[in-house]
Amino acid sequence: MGRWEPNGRGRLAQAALDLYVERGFDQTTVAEIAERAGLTERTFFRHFADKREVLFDGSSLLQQSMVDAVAAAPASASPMEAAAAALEPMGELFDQRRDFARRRHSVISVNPELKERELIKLATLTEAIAATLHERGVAEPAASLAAQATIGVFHVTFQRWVAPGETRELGELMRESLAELKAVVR
Amino acid sequence: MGRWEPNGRGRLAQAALDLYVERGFDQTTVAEIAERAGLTERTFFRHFADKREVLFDGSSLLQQSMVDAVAAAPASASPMEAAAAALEPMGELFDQRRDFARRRHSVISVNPELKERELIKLATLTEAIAATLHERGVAEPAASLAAQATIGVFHVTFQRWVAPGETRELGELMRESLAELKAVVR
DNA sequence: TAGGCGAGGTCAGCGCCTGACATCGAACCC
DNA sequence: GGGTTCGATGTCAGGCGCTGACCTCGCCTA
Repeated sequence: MGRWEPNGRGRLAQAALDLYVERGFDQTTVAEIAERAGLTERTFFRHFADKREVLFDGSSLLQQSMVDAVAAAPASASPMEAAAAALEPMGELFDQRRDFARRRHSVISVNPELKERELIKLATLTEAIAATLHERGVAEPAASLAAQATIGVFHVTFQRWVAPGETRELGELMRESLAELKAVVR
Repeated sequence: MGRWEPNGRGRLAQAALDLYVERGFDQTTVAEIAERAGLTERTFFRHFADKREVLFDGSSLLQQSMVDAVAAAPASASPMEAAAAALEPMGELFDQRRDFARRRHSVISVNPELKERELIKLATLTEAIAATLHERGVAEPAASLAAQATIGVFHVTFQRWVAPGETRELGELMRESLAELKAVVR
């Protein structure tokens, strides 16, 4: 058999990213995305909640991987150590897709609406980690604060990782930022 | 002269909040807001960028007050101390408007789109504080991390302050959360 | 082979938001 | 006073995002 044939959802996501990169998010209509994918506008909205969501398809996978890591941290770990365990699988998850991440980032970073969506994804991540810390017996507000600090590190570090010219791997950058945070907060 | 007559902008903001509380954000159309304010839909959009923005009219004032506080921190303050100075004027700014804040919060907290907008306001705040820290000679990533931690504390604490039953003042809660953060990170 | 089911198409319509142009009253200038 | 400018608002037309309701078609399975 030949090359893999992407399904409707995959074609839509691909077409959307391509068009957003080519001519900008605002200058792209959903009808155009659907047309390039060989489908109709209505079908786009059956797969994605809105025009922005198509750029955030991987977020549930990311969340699952973070939550699993926190849950799997040794029982002896402090709340902050457990939360920070979420950062360990990040290299695994992202290092192979750096150019995809960069294309995606180039679209999001110039559009306030897309930044909003990104931020709420990060907030959801934060809540998920806080909830996992609760299950480990961590009380409030320690759980929320540790989760917040962890996702703060993730966000800042991800930005550095997609920046042009940066070649270090994500895991290394994560460990570096985390050390910085500990040094700064006192 | 009689009671103060609110201008168009003020009437629109008031009508919007009232309607959002009465029947929910999604169930309110901009045309209805305008009608209650005695104006037209077009005029609403001349005053506010979109249907959500009307709930965030005070954000530039908040940002200014935080930035000023950071800039005014003593030169001897550490980066985190300087950033955390942004939290001190919060009681001044909010304690007199707690019921307004609660009404507003009751609308935002049940609507993802509105949470998105709130989050980007917080992110803008974070950047403004980081920039102010830069002017104080703080380098990256320390400035971003300190700003992030500070706004994280602000957000978590504000949520507690508007929670039903909470009677303590904002300043007190802020100091408490900040102490927690220091204890938790490390 | 009939029926279920999942992916997709078609159509109609609401509501958000914008550009272009018109109106009107207050302030300002001569 | 009369003209002028200017800011706030109204009117109109229209694009686009998004949704509900209903239909088609191919595939799987009892």
